[in-house]
Amino acid sequence: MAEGRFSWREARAEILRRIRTGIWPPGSQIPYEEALAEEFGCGRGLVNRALQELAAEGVVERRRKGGTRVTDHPVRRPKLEIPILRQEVEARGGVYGHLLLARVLEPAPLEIRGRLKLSAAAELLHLRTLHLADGAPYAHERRWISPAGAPGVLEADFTKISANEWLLRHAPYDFGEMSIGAETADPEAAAILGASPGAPLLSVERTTWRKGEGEEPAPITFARQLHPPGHRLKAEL
Amino acid sequence: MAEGRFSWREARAEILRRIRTGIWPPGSQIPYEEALAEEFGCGRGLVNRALQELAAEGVVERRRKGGTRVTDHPVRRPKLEIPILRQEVEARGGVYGHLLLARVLEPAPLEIRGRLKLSAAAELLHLRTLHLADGAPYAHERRWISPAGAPGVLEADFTKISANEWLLRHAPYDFGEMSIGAETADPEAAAILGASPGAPLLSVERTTWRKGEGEEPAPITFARQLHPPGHRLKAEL
DNA sequence: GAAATTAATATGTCCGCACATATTCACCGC
DNA sequence: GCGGTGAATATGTGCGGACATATTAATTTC
Repeated sequence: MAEGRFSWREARAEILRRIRTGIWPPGSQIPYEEALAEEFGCGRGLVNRALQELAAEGVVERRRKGGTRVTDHPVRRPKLEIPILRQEVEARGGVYGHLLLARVLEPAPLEIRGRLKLSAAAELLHLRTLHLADGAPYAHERRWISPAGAPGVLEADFTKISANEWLLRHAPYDFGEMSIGAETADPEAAAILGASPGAPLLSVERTTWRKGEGEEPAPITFARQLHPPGHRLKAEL
Repeated sequence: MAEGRFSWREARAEILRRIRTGIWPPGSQIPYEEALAEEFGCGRGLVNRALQELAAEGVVERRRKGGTRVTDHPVRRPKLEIPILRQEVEARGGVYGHLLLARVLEPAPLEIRGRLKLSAAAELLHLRTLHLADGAPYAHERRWISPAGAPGVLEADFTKISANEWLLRHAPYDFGEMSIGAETADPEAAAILGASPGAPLLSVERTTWRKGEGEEPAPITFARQLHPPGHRLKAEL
């Protein structure tokens, strides 16, 4: 051992190493911040910072009085690289474009009400959009937007700006979830995407909410994007 | 304004709010740490911490001398919730199990050499595993492991411990990448997973490397997991 | 013995200061 | 002009101390 002056990054790396090599196995408790600080030859603040980062990543769990222990499955959670379509396209050097295929105000279908956790039936703005990369189909999107969660959405012109980007600017979300799966192309989606019916499509669903002032969260939007065959999402581990 | 004593979380939230509501539009420069600290009524350390987190999330970019500016696409990158199969199954209250279907030592196929960025042809351990949840097929995995990157792998008994968990303990990775897509079930995969041929399967590929001491990174493993129809990955936004 | 109170303790947060480091910008000599 | 040099400056990192907060353990009280 005999370390000399760890930086907080080095401290984090060393702690992670000890966890991954089994020196501190899953479920075990690890030394207190002060003890580690002394061993690493640095202040408690640095160890605290290192441990807090690892806790945020899900590698360790911390509780006041009771110390820090290794998670049952100490693995860092992968981060998806590009969550926004336009960015995704432009990162590949393509030209992004979008076509508004349909726009209707309609009562929320039962499935969508469930996704948005809407208690009462309400009118939602339903959009169908085709996203393009260099003019070629990139994703077919069906989106439902709650006018209550996104004030002004009924006046927006989604032929000019994509719903995604409009919402980003005018109805920022506080939290949300994303779900990824594989689906079969129905005839309509296949035609729009230029795929053969029955082809496997990557399906990406996003739901977002806004956490009001003290009230309970208000749903903003639910969107399902279908990508043509061959499309892959990337994440770093 | 007239704020009173921000915590660093509040500072981060306030900065994020200003970015998302367009007060600080994409590409623009935001005030210096000291100015913000004064406005928020807290020390520079807290503002620094808030901004560093936002920088890590990709919302802002920071450079010494030259300040902090909002990213072109200030969006937080989603984090996948459950990256490990056993954890995934057990989180749903299921019982995890696995079956080793095949184990051969063979020269690296060309495609796999590409994934692992292997320059020369080398013998890799090729495994085929069926992962089970409550006895039902949960994922079909094909994995290639480099004995050079994972010493001792040839002696491991993968009927007892899954390759995933063995690698986690004995050949920890430093970095890696993950790729998600949709594929059609070939007859073999369909039979193993109990799906009909041609059904859409979610495909999850992982590649990991270890960054040696000064040398260049050594590939550890490449794995492709195919999930039965209906399976979805979840992430939080 | 059970319940309530109190003490002990590990982490969470914060400040003020100091110095390191990278980058930019103005200045200078030619 | 032009290239090089050095000062200015914003962020990066770190210390040591202080107090807050949550949780556990010990102690007292009924």
